Amino acid sequence: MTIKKMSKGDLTKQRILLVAQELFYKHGFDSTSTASIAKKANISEAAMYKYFKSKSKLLIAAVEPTIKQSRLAKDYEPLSNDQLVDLWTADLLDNILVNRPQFTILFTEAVRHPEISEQYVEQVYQRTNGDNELLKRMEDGRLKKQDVMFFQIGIIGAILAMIQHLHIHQQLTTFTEMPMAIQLFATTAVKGYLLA
Amino acid sequence: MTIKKMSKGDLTKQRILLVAQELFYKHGFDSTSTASIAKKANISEAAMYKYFKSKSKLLIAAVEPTIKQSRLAKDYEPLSNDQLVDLWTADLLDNILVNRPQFTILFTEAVRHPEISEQYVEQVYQRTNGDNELLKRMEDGRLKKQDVMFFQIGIIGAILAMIQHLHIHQQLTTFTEMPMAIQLFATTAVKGYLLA
DNA sequence: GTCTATACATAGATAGAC
DNA sequence: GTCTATCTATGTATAGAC
Repeated sequence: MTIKKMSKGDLTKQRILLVAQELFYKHGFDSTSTASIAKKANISEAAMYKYFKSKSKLLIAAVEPTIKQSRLAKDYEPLSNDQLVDLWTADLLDNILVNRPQFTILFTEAVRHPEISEQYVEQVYQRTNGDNELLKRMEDGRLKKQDVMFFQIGIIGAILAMIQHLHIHQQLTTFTEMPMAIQLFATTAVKGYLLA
Repeated sequence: MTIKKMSKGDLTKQRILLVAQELFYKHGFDSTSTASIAKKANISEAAMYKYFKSKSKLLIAAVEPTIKQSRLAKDYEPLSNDQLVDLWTADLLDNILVNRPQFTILFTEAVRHPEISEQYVEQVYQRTNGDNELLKRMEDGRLKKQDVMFFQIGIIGAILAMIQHLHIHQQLTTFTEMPMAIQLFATTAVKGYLLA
């Protein structure tokens, strides 16, 4: 894995992007002014517009997923249904955790800003190996047929809502692991839906 | 049930409120201008401000739930666990369906507009008879103990996300019944969490 | 109760110098 | 690559007449 050396411009661009993502995530797209982004990124608005031609382009860039493919190598085939579902859930939770800002922005802005609904679809319908193994087993009858992708939307929505709830009630600002209660919700709900 | 005759002013106020709720629901609070509300309600902005002192007051009024207590009379005690959970789910879905605009606004704006987080809490933590019966059975061991209220947040979040998804993909604008797929999600997820 | 006109602030975006 | 200064539109909210 080689990391390309970044030019000064690249670094600045990335800095702007991270700030924008954070503010869109925290305050929403419409309530975030380009001025506030520029200020927090220590750059003038004019300079910022050299990097991103419009606020909308900034939004599009901010929902680009942080890819995490460490799970891609796994072999799901030999697993039992139960194990598969467990692992699938863990993967999903992991994915949500890593891309939480992006998911949150996508889910709250996609209806109002069609520019990103394409990203929304991509992000949601992108199939992992776990998804494929689930679908295969539904085909051959080892698992009952369900709409996995639609279901995933529900789970993601549930998790984002619960995270937000924790923020409102407990002044939580960040966490790097999924709270237990959320994991419990996800695993039991998933099992109820996919198994039994 | 007597319906009080409304004065002209009351009617106007209600008209403004309904328009505001619709626009907040569709476009979000921040993207909805007071001008657009006034225009759609066929009134001048100045007149509108006689009814609601600020845009924020309008938001607070717009998330007030449409109460639906037809279910309150029911007796949950004689039901089996299975029946209780089924009915509880049906009640919840019903509640979400009736108060969908309010829930949507609450869930998307509560973090950013603390004025309404009180409403959010009230709406979410208000216990129904079904909730109480569930909690009672968890106390006496007939059901396993779970965090019902937190779970409810998850379910509501899931349902709102799925509805939104249908809007994005199918140009849906309104519906008066929950789509089957959503009902299936809710019932199986709930059973997975509360039973078994 | 309703209007027109307007105040005042801030938004997104650009011009042009360094 | 970065800045200051500025344009233009729009936002929330109010004054005051009818």
